[in-house]
Amino acid sequence: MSQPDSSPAERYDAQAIQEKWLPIWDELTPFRSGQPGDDRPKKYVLDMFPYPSGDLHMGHAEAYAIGDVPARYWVLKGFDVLHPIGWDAFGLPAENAAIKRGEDPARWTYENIATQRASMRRYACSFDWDRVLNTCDPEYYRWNQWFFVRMFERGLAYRKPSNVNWCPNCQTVLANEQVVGGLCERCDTAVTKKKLTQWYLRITDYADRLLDDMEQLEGNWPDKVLTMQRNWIGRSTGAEVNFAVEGREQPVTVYTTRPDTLFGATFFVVAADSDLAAELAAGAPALVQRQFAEYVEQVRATSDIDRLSTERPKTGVFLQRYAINPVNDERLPIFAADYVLADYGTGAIMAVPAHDQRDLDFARAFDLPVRVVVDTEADDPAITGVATPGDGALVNSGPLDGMAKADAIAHITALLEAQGQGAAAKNYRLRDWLISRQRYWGTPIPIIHCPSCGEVAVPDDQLPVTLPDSQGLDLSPKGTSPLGGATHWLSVPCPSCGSPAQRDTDTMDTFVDSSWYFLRYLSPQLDSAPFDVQQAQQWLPVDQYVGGVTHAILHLLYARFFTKVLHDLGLVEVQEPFARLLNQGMVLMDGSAMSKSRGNLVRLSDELAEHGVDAIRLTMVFAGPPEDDIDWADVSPAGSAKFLARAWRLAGDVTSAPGTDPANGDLTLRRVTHRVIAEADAAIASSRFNVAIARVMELVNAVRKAIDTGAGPADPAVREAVEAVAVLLSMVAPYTAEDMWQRLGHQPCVALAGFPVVDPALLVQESVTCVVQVDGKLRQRLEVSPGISADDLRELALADDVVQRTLAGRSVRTVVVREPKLVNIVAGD
RNA sequence: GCCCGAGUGGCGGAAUUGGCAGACGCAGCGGACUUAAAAUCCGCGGCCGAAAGGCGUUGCGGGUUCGACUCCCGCCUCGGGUACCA
Repeated sequence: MSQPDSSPAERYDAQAIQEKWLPIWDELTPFRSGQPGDDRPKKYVLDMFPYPSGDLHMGHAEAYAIGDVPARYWVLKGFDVLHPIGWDAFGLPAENAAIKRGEDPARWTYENIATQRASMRRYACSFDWDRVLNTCDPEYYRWNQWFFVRMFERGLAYRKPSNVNWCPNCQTVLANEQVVGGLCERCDTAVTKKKLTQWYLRITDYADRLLDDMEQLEGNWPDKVLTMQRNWIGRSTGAEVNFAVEGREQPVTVYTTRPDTLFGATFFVVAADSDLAAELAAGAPALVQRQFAEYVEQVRATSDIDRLSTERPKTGVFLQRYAINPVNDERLPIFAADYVLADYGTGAIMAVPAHDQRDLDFARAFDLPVRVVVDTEADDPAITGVATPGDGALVNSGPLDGMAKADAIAHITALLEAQGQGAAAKNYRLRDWLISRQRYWGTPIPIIHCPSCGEVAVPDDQLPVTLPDSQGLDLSPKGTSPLGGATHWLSVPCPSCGSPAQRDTDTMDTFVDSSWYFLRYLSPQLDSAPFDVQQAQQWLPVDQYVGGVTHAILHLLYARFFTKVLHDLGLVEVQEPFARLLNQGMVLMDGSAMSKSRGNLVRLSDELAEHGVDAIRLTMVFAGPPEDDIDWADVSPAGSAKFLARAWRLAGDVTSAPGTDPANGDLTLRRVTHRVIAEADAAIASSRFNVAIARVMELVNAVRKAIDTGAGPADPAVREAVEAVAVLLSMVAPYTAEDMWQRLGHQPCVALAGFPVVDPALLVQESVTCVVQVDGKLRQRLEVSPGISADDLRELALADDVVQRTLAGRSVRTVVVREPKLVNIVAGD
């Protein structure tokens, strides 16, 4: 209506505002944290750091827009907020890209970092730019090596030969966690097995703590992530049982979670690819030896993907050897089969086909007996082909007969223990963390191999072991580390005896880098230690961690493990690094993940150029709950820009002076303002950022109305409301908010203006709408005083015309009164 | 197969402890302003009805309750995780 003349200068110009404020903020550095003398209480808000593969993309834009809300929120609430950023800069993609372009991986990486860094600054998150780190800097990875040596000294880092996951494309080994559905996590190539001697970190020593400490995270981490970690660690309890084997001196131990079914064992299986299988086969007749050799060959040739296929028929070879069941001295035929895994438990099992589906499938394939020992009241598995794993009374089980599962387990375990034939035992799915990589662009493993001293750690004062220049090295994947070609770098005297020795040529898994980066941020320049222990005490744990759910197992499990190791080393007090975790969703386009090959790629730089930084950030945060995916086809950055312009214009309409006391302002508007502040506050505190924005939009609508058709632009309540809009908006749209703040007559920075304080008196409504239901159906609304008594409200409702008409003479059976908001009248006949 | 999670208008989504379903926004429609358009501002938005009013409604079927998007039981659909872990 009464729009003021909009001269060109009065038009909202997102790009101009960005250019105007960025240099000013660079100068004012409002987000420096941990300055000496700063006695604000501390908060640590952490975003997962980016991998520098090209420029920032839509996914980054979402993640960092979301992470910035709690960071800026706590600043407004008066906290000294540590909100750092850095680059996860080592790794295969950088190296592969470098090989493709014939470039130095270091140069390629640092150029990408420079690009991302510039984009990140324009994106205007509240980062403390004094704390930036790159994991590929020697000043950083030196401490990876330092930690490795500490673990090596304690036996937590060790080398062992094993059948490892091998990616034929990346030409390197992979940790279990990096094999996804039989495919390489990075390049989707089918993973094969290879026998290699590799470095491991003994994460299995921490399995119980990693599992049990999750209790502390309950409610503060997404349930989904906790469940995934629990499943991954996969603790099970049961017993180990020793079986004598005919013609073998030592008994063979099996692990079972069902020792109660011991009397139901009818055969025995060893993993085909285990040493034990080879040994047992060697003692078998020649024909069996040939069959076995053929079978193992066939198993080896089966790819992991084929092994994963469901309903694969059971295969195996009878070794013509026998194990003796310790509880009843029965002779059990021993088979080699691939459904038993060499590296879980002991690689050998007792097979109880009646009560285990896999054993039953095998028994039916090989025509082996099935003996029921638990009466579950289900049909006979031998006939149905369906094993009965449930509970029930034990039968055919000698001393266990009549007992239920739990009793029988306790009983038989004690019995075996007494006879020295077994013991209670736990097992884990989790394996030790394989960290060797046969690639160039990573942290060199700080070990020197000496012919006489063996594995010798590089002394601390010789760290870091820096990467040799990539010039002249063959970086192409060939199955052994490129570092082996750096002859000058390779040969060193043994630190222990001085004789000629060689460096280890492998580099570390890059997940080592990200396992402790949140600690390095605390003192990124420190060169006498990985981090300042005092600082760690002040800042840890991270109050809010924000990142994608893709890291639910890998990164988060490793970082938790590192934290516990550092705790044991006396370096950190906490046992858990991340107190709260928020998993933001992904940005999709037309229902699927964006990719070049799909042709549905939306370029962040295009979106920013068209709509401005603030509009993109607002769109990301307003689209829905932060953990949900955003389909870019469903949202409207243009709508966001429109809203920002509308909010921005309000600032130009305010005619009262800065500092005007709002006390005498329009009461209706003031009530809206204070309700919005309170509700936005609560919404942000519970990570419902989209709701907080909806409230601010309500306030903007209310102020617009007040200016145009109500209190008018000079009313103090209008200023109060628009200032609240500016401050609240600064959490998602910092440029617009800062410009509004200036137009309102204030000095920068709005980010430090403080969270608007709610006047509780203004939250109390002078009247509330009471809904009156008859038989649960809404029939009338009454305006009543908030303090109305139950009796008064009942009378008022019953006396109402509409209510009486609806009752139409029927009797009133009950009246439920929830003063002051609801009355429900239940009618009789 | 097993383990989680989710189903609300044309769309994204909202709804303290069970208490006005659909906040806020997008798209749409109508109006004001304008010579006109853009921009802006206002309004509408499940169905029937001119209106008053009435009826319906949170994936489906049951249950608990004065009252259920919310709690319980049984299904259906979709999404995610996992994959012979003895």
